[in-house]
Amino acid sequence: MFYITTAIDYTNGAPHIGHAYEKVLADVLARWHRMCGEEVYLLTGVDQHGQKVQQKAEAAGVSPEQYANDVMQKFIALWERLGIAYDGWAATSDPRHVRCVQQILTNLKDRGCLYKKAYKGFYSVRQEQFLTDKERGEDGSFGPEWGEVIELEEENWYFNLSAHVAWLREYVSTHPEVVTPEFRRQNLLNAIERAEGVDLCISRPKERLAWGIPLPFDPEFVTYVWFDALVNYISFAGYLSEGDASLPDFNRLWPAACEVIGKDILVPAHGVYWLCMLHAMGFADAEMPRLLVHGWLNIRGEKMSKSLGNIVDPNDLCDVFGAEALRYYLVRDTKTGYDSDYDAERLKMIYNTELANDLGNLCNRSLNMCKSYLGSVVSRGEGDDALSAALRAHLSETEKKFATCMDAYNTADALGALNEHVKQCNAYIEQTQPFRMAKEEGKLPELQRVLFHLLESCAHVAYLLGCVLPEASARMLEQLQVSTEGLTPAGLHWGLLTEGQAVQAPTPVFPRIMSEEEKAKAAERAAKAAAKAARKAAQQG
RNA sequence: CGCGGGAUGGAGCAGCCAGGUAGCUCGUCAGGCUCAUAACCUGAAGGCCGCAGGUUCAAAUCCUGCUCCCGCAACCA
Repeated sequence: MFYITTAIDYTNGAPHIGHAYEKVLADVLARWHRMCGEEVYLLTGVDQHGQKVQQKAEAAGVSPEQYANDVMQKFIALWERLGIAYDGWAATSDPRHVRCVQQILTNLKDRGCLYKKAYKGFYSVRQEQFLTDKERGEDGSFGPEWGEVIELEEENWYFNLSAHVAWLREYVSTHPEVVTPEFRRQNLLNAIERAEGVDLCISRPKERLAWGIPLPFDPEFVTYVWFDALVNYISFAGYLSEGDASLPDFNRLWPAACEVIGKDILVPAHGVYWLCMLHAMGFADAEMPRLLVHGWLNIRGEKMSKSLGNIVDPNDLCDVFGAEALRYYLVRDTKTGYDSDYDAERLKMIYNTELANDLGNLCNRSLNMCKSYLGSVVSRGEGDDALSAALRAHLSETEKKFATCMDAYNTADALGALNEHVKQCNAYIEQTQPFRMAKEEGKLPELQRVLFHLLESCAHVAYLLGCVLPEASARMLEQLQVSTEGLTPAGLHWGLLTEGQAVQAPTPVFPRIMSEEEKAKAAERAAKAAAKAARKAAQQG
């Protein structure tokens, strides 16, 4: 079982390209493991509770439920559009989740992991939060942005986080697999050193925050973020569900093979709080989830932020380039774990070169030659030659590399390997020149062999590409008339196409995207080439 | 001394861990091809690998120091 989760998105605003990246990455990995024949469960969802949602709802004049659900629909619509094939939907206002959270809190309280304590400090009435020394200005006072600041004493419930930190340090130090990539684990180890001696506030008084899960043992309080949001990974996996048929069997899913999160919520939320929470609940070391930490998408070198007004809406990109082009770009141009730079020009460039010019054109020209020269009937032909043997060997290496990279979450290099093979195929056409064979006598077996190599390569590439571009992959395989049902990457073999089978006439799967300006430039170049050809012909004639 | 990431031909990146002719994509220029989505193939130009030292027969790569960008530390994937 490959249980993979994503962070659940906070429903206080519309999804942006960063949200999209994380879900696409998780979906691609999930599809890859499904292809490999593993049972996969992909969980994603939304975090609905909390003060921001409550405030936004008040401002909009609707209930928090209403507001959170409205925003949730935007996420659902986007995932639908991007082809995110999730198996479970984690919405934190779901009664099944609420019940699980309350059961966990009850258990922890019974085990003495929770306690109530008064905290006294400076409180901003306007911002509804306690202020620390960090909020103080140069002169030591709180700035006007905080409005009225009063001294307030407030009781809250705390989780004895500090009791688990020693275990956490030991666990993370001795289990390198807990966080990928490795340098993020180093971040976490650093953070753990600083985390000592502080417990975690897990509640808010109801008068301050009503939109949350009430503490079962103290109804004047609601759960504050951690024991609500983080618990989704187990509540929706069926933890403590006592046979609720609408939820999965927890024992089969847990522990999560891969929890995909952003670098900002590794420390302290997932790396410290979440692991310690699980430890407190009684989960053993072998039952800890593994975290895959991705970086951020910056926008042309700048951080994406509302204040800069450079937020990119994935829907706009789908409108212009299509959902699959966006999917390809996101996992092709991002080195998993690191930040990357979003640039619409690069999206277009990668789409046009790798998908339209290289792969799309390869399929198209191969199918077209098959149609024109062989009546769209595929045959292996006879004999063999060095170039063909080399192409087969290259394909075999490509498939191995693709699998190795995907297993290591390295989507960029996996796709790079496929593209490399496509380039090999295009070079193979130049070297073998099937279009010339078609005009010569007695070259039929050779021609068949070459076209078979090309179409077979297309089929293999299209199949593997299915985890990133499910629709385009299906369309290519349809044109090739190849069924991949029951096939796994490990079971890939030469001969997806069968002797004597027919293929369809080609239809471009990845139409080139060009602006008027680019079309004009290309026309100019074509005219230049034509003029040169004419000049040459004149010289010869 | 807060933590971390980065600085490589016009642009974006890989290489660094396990030193040894500096690689990829895009762009530019030239040539070739004509099956194809004004696509494809080949070749060329273009870099003192941020700066300064050190180790070494040999440093983009290891060590030391420095400069400059960026992110986190302050709910934003």
